[in-house]
Amino acid sequence: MSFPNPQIKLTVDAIVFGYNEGKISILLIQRKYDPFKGQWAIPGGFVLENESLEEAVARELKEETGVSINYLEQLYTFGNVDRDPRGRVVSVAYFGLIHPEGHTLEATTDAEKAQWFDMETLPELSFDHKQIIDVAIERLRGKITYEPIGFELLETKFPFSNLEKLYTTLLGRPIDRRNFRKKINSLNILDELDEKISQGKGRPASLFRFNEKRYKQLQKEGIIFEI
Amino acid sequence: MSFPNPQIKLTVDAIVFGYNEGKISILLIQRKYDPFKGQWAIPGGFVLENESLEEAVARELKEETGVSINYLEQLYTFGNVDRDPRGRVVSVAYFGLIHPEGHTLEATTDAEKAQWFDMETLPELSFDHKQIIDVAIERLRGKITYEPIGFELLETKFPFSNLEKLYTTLLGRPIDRRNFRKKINSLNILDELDEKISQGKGRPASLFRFNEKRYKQLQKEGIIFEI
DNA sequence: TCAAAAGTGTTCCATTTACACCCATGT
DNA sequence: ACATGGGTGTAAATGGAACACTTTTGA
Repeated sequence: MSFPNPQIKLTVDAIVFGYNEGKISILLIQRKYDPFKGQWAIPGGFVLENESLEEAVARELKEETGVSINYLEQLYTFGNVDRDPRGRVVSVAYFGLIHPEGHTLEATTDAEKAQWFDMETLPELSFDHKQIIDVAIERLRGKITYEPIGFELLETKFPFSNLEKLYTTLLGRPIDRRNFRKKINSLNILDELDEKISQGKGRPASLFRFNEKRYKQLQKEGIIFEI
Repeated sequence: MSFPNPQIKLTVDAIVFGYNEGKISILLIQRKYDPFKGQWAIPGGFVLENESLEEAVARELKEETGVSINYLEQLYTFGNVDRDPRGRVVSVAYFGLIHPEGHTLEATTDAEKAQWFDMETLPELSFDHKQIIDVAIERLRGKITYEPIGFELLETKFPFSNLEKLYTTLLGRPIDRRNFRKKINSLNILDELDEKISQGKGRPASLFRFNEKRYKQLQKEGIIFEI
């Protein structure tokens, strides 16, 4: 068989989740060019010949939104024949988690604008991006129950109640405060700081910091988190 | 941005696991053409412009080994810049499970030959196929603990002990016969037949059949298997 | 009659769940 | 002083793990 040259193009897309005040949001860009000019889409673009998929997706995300993420996890590859009106385009989707306050969105040359959207009220999306996001949400929901990824969505210092609220939001159900605390404490992945924060009324809360070293050690030992 | 034409090619690869007499095996082909002519490789090939990824992988598998599988699950997409000496080739890997007795391997035009290899003693492999297989094995091991996929690896009728042996093999550790039986029975996914089979010496064993309808129902209800 | 594989229940332990009151602060 | 959110322990129930003997056949 000879080396073929089918007109199949390869893109990467980055589904980036953020969390703020009890809401999960997704980072979208407004398309500057046709097709779907002016519509919202997942940041992403064509893979260059001399870069890996991971490099491509980080580059595109940075170019289109100004956001840098060191770790994006591969989600799924979408390859339906007619998913792009320009021709045959296969897209490798990645997903990542950040806390939006730590990242400023930048107007860029590649996209009209970049903006966070509440997961519950997304605008109409280009291509098959709605489907891609659905897959990403499913994965996020699945993941949070066996990996304490929630921390990537919070600021570096946070009161325990923020973690709890994040989990109730992601799981879509209430969780028992005492049991949740017991479980998290038993993992020793939180360091309690000597700082307190007062959130409006009520007793001030201790601040915690995620102990990444301890977390990586647990991962190595194959210890499984379960909510 | 214009529609680019980078010289990136797209392939699909099929990692197919089989199980026979206490051994997990993987289906490989011997390459007929350069690069890696004469070496063993995972079946796969270039995606055509008018077929989906799933169609492509099923077609390539059929062409190169004679094996038809209706369900192949997407595993991971491998896109390192230098994974193929011919140039930039990105591969979407899929994996599937069959019972080898139900499928005859066919000599084909695309491959020198197709053959099952014991998972423990694989030959030297082309490209980054060793890495791909490692990822597939990891996924298989993970999957078996929360989904009763084992059934796809067995014949349609089988004694309970075969299922048990399969699990001990995949998990790499002994499991308690009574507890295992209790768990499987509690799921009601096995139908006991009015047939018995005598395997050499010893008391003959009842034959079971996997109740696919019941299994799909459980999946829908979100019930999680756990070994 | 012996060797080999199939089949079967109970007890113990660990983990998870359910559940309610006091504490510290702002208004 | 009251409203608001933070913080804590114990008891019951559930599910998982450990464990050994009887049954049926072939040799």
